[in-house]
Amino acid sequence: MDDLEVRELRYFVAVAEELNFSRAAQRLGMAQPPLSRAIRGLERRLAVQLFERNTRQVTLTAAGQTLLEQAAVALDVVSAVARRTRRAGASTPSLVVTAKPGVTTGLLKRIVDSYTTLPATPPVEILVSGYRQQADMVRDGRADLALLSSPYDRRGLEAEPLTTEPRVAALPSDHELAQRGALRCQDLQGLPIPQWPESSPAERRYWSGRDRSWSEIGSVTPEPAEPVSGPVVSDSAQLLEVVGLGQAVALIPSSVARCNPRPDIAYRPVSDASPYTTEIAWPEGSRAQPIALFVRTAINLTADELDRDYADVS
Amino acid sequence: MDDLEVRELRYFVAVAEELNFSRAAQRLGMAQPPLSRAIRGLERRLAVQLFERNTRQVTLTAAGQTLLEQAAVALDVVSAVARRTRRAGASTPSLVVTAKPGVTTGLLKRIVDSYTTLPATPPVEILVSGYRQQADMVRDGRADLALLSSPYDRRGLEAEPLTTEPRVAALPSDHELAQRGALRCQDLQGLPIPQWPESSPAERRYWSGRDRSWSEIGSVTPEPAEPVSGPVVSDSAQLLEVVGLGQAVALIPSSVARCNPRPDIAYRPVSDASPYTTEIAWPEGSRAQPIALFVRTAINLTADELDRDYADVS
DNA sequence: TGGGTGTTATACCCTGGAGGTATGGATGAC
DNA sequence: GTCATCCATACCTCCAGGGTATAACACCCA
Repeated sequence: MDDLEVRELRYFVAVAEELNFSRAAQRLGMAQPPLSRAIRGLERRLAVQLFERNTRQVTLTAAGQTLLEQAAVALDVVSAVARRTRRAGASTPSLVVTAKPGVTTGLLKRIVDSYTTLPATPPVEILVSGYRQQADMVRDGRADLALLSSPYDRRGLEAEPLTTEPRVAALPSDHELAQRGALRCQDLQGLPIPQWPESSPAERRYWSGRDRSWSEIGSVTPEPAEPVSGPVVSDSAQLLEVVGLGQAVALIPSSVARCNPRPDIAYRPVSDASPYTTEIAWPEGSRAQPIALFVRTAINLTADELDRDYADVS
Repeated sequence: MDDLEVRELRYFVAVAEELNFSRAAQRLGMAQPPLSRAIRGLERRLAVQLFERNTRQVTLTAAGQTLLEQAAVALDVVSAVARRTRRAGASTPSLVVTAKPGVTTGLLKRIVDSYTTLPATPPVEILVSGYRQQADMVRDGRADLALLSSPYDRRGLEAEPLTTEPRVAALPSDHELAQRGALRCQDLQGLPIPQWPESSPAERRYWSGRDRSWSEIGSVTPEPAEPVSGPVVSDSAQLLEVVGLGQAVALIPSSVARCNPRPDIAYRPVSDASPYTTEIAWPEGSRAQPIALFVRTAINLTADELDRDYADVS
């Protein structure tokens, strides 16, 4: 019927988070009575009770809880839309591509070079971003495209895989497992794994080799066998250093191993580890021509490598 | 800064689609001058020109095109939020699960049976939906969960795989390929393939066995080697009939083949066909407890089968 | 039990802005 | 040049969103 308004959603979220109309009003920079009225109007229009309230306490109903999580999504979408539009209308519109430093930068450079030779393409701005912020930057409209490696939070994004390579175990050379030719994920269980800052459970599972068939949403109980958490690292150089010192073992993409031969580290294939995949991601629903063209360029450029690596994996 | 309002987005979309303020105003049930003013206000607030307009014609700027596609996404999200909230606040809230008739119904029944025995679960409403409407129903808030098979439009959804099974070729028994033991996708090229109504390019590639490494967004040029389009079918019974009559060949999940032995059809493995996967999907960002519990139940119930089928495939 | 306090709801007012009408002014068709 | 079309401007109206004051209610504590 008649739509919700963004203002109403903002009001609702404030009240739902504070669970207190007065404080929420303060946070919104307005008086309490109009806020109460706005919420009442929202409830009447949705024909749904959002709060259970008496004069002493406010609680969310089931419908209110639904609206709270959903409104957050909607508000994020709307503000991302605004940012994208603003960027698209800038005096010198550019295509902003974000990637982490390291593995992807070489690949990214080749894609950009190939893209900019095409006719009528906007200038490309490369935004180097830290710890897996790539997805966030595309989600909230600061970037148009991201080169990132799975697993990552796919919400609000669409993506295509670009490159796939097997992962290998990086072990201290004097580690007992370094004696063996090939390993399985299970061999690594219980060993300390380097931790990335602010990593999600899904990421920890991936980097510890326990990511086959595990769900994010379903895990109401904490999953068993949390891996031993090793030292926190923030880039691959630091990671290798930690491994070399014997403080951890790690599952790393084979290209990183190839490019970093070290006497203190042994690399061993892990037959059942899920591969390392680099993807290109863009905002959900975006079919803008410069973005589509960049994606196509990236896919064309990596198609043959992808096939070759598929062969490696299987 | 200050957010966009839903009303403004609706106004903008109307004008952008009509490219005519008067007609757009008419469509919106309002007069033209306030609409012009609203758009001006929007442009000023975004500090972006959305339309190139003289008194005779209106055209979208690049920023306007961006906003048009993005606003459509945002409006869909907002109205889906409203519907979900309304449903969550219904007098007898139920969990609405949608699936297509056929393969999934047996699986769905087992999941529902297992779910309803759990304590404090809402009643489950099963919504049988037609041609791949499952994703749409979850996207727009009419359903909480969907059992569906990839490929499908993942926008606005999160999903987990449940079951995987290899696909086999269904051939008329007297077809020359039926003489051979095993096939490859390439053997099927050029043969007529049954078409589902309103199928997307990605779906057509999947069902014709050409879905490895092809992008939706990047295909600015029509992809080569469009498969010969066969008769239009709307369910698997019809599909088998068409194959039996020699009008087409099809790539179908092995379970369908197992359950439908027919003298007029030969089933042959296709070694490089991507597998048939059934997934469970829920609205992006939803972590509501009944939904999460259902997903977990589904995953637990299919975990062993999944593992077994993984072994089959590799 | 009665006052104090924090909190929401009600009553009432006020103002800004959304929307309407009338009309101007530009542009292309003929 | 004239006419039709369509966006912009000017000006008016009115209501909804917001403010202030205060009542009503629930809980705490003496």
